[in-house]
Amino acid sequence: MVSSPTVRDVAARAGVSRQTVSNVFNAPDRVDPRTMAKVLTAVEALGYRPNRSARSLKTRSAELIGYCVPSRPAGPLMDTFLHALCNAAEAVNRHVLLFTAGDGDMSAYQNLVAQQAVDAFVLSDAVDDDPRHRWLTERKIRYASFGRTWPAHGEQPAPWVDVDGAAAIHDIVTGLVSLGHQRIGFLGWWHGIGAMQDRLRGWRAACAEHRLPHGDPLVVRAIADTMADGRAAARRLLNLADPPTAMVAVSDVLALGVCQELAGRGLVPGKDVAVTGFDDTMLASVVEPGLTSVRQPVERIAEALVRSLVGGDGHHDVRVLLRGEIVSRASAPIPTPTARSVT
Amino acid sequence: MVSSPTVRDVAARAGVSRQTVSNVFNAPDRVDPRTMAKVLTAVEALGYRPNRSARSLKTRSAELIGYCVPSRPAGPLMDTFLHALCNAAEAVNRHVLLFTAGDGDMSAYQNLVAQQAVDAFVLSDAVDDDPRHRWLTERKIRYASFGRTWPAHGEQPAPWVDVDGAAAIHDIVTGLVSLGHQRIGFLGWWHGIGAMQDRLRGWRAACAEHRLPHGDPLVVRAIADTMADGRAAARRLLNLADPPTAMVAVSDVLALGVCQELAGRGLVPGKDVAVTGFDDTMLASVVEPGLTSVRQPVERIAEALVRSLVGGDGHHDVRVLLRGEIVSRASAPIPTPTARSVT
DNA sequence: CTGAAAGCGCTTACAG
DNA sequence: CTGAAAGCGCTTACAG
Repeated sequence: MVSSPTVRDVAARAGVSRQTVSNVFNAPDRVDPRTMAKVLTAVEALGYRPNRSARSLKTRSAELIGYCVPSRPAGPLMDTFLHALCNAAEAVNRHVLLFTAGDGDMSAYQNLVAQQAVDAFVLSDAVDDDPRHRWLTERKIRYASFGRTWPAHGEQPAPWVDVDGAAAIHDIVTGLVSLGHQRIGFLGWWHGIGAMQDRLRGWRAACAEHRLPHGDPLVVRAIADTMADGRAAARRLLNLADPPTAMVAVSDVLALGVCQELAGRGLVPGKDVAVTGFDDTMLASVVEPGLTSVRQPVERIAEALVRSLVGGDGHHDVRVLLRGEIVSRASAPIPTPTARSVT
Repeated sequence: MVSSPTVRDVAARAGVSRQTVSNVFNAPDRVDPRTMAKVLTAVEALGYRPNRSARSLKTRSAELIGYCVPSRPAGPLMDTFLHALCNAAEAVNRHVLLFTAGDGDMSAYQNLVAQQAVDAFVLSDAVDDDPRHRWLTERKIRYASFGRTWPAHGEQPAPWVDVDGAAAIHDIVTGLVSLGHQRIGFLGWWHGIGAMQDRLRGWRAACAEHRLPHGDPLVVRAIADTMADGRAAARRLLNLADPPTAMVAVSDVLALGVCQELAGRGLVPGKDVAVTGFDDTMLASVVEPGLTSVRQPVERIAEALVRSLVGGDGHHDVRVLLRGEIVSRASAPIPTPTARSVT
């Protein structure tokens, strides 16, 4: 790695001032096309790119977005989300700076801000009443969250981008109804995290709309997000006097537990009992029969997040609710909107 | 976000020169303890941290390590690897800069280097004769690779850190032998990527050592890394005149396919036929019975990678081969080294 | 051990 | 449209 060329070198080679070289990059409209061409030639020949540190120092902008990589189990779509986030950032000439933080410890955020190492943060895996949101909001630090935080009371701090879980589950139920199901169970978690409540609301609303039963017996809850707990929950549903013919689970793992319990009883998912999951993780596609699930539009989420961060001003209370996409597989061959309109 | 304090502010408040403030951070041994205390008090009071851009500009070091997030399916351990990488980087006061790149397109790397936005790169998911390694080596750009690239001919470009797949599979086979197995099959992939060959070598060597059969009929290959292909491969093995009683798969997904085929035949993994996977992905722990697999020591890998990058000099041809850890579950209850020594 | 000074490479009003 | 000049905040030989 030999020392890189600087504006000075480019200017000398192109026979212009350093200011002009800078203009080529930062105010191209202000420079004569012929001069532009000369400079660009020199830039190419030298492989010149403005030094980031110098640029950042002057413009007071790191052009970096901080993202704290979750330590725990890590949402299954983290890798695809990260990829999308990078892409979105690069589209507006930013990059993503990764860091770690102890649970509830904001000192890493604080340091990054004090060092001016990042311009803003992207959050994910929001929990109810998320302390990170409060902390950042109080200090007027720029951020955007993938996922709402559901506060015990008061307003949801913005900006956030989220998937409409209620709508997605509503669509799932409607799809199941179109397949002839009249009794649909719901498998949730015990811990009342907002996203779960949201999905449960969707199930209730849709069942009510279709005049299907949606009372307590049809709602079962798992303690942990494991196959074993999903299986136990499914067992309770199947042991009802009048068991449901379809089960909507709040996660793919839970749904897989359901499939397991069905297999144990000699029942086939998608034939005897319909099953759906959520998040369209690898699990959903790798298993047989494939699991119908809800895919989060990660690319659009990432774009919306980044957009809310780079718009020089204003948009500090963006609230974007995107629709999840139903990925229909054999466990519940729901007609997709496209397929439906074709038919 | 009000304007942050600078060395100037700290110096004024502590009643010292700016040089001294800088020394507190960069050459603490050179400053009188009493002065130190004064400065530190001012630093705390102001929440001062040296501006990264200014520091980088001066020291000519971005203190950032670039990592290109893979676009394709993404190794299942990417999220845990990223977390470990961040941790390791932060331990030596670095951060990870994430970016994307089109397949085989090195322009993103080139730009980052030209901008001096990163000091080095970490690579992962090395393929045979990896063009990235060649590209970086030719330009003398600092990097370290998680995973060897297996060149068609010539030396393996260093530095790399990898898990000894041959040894891990060797251990697995030995464990299976200790469980009484005398006929052990191997499920690989068709595409001869180096890591697979490596594991196959381990199987061959171990079988030979234990005087077990290790001829071609016991080796079957999947076209893709899917459950369906794993299942098909298992079928071929089970249909042999003298079928194996244990099957060593080169991935968890393939192993799960084996389990499926067994279930289809009314056989129970771990009871009737032993099954092992590789990588200890979520699949291995979520399934029932749990899948015995090989866990890569991600933390140690990340540490070794980062260490090879920050050592101011020298270590440009680090080659670190770490041992994978066998995670024993019901599909093949292999005694672990610890358990063995306890017994 | 401390201080005054130079300079890293860039951008940006400000004159011409 | 172009050029000379200042300055972003830091670090680092260099004197004292």
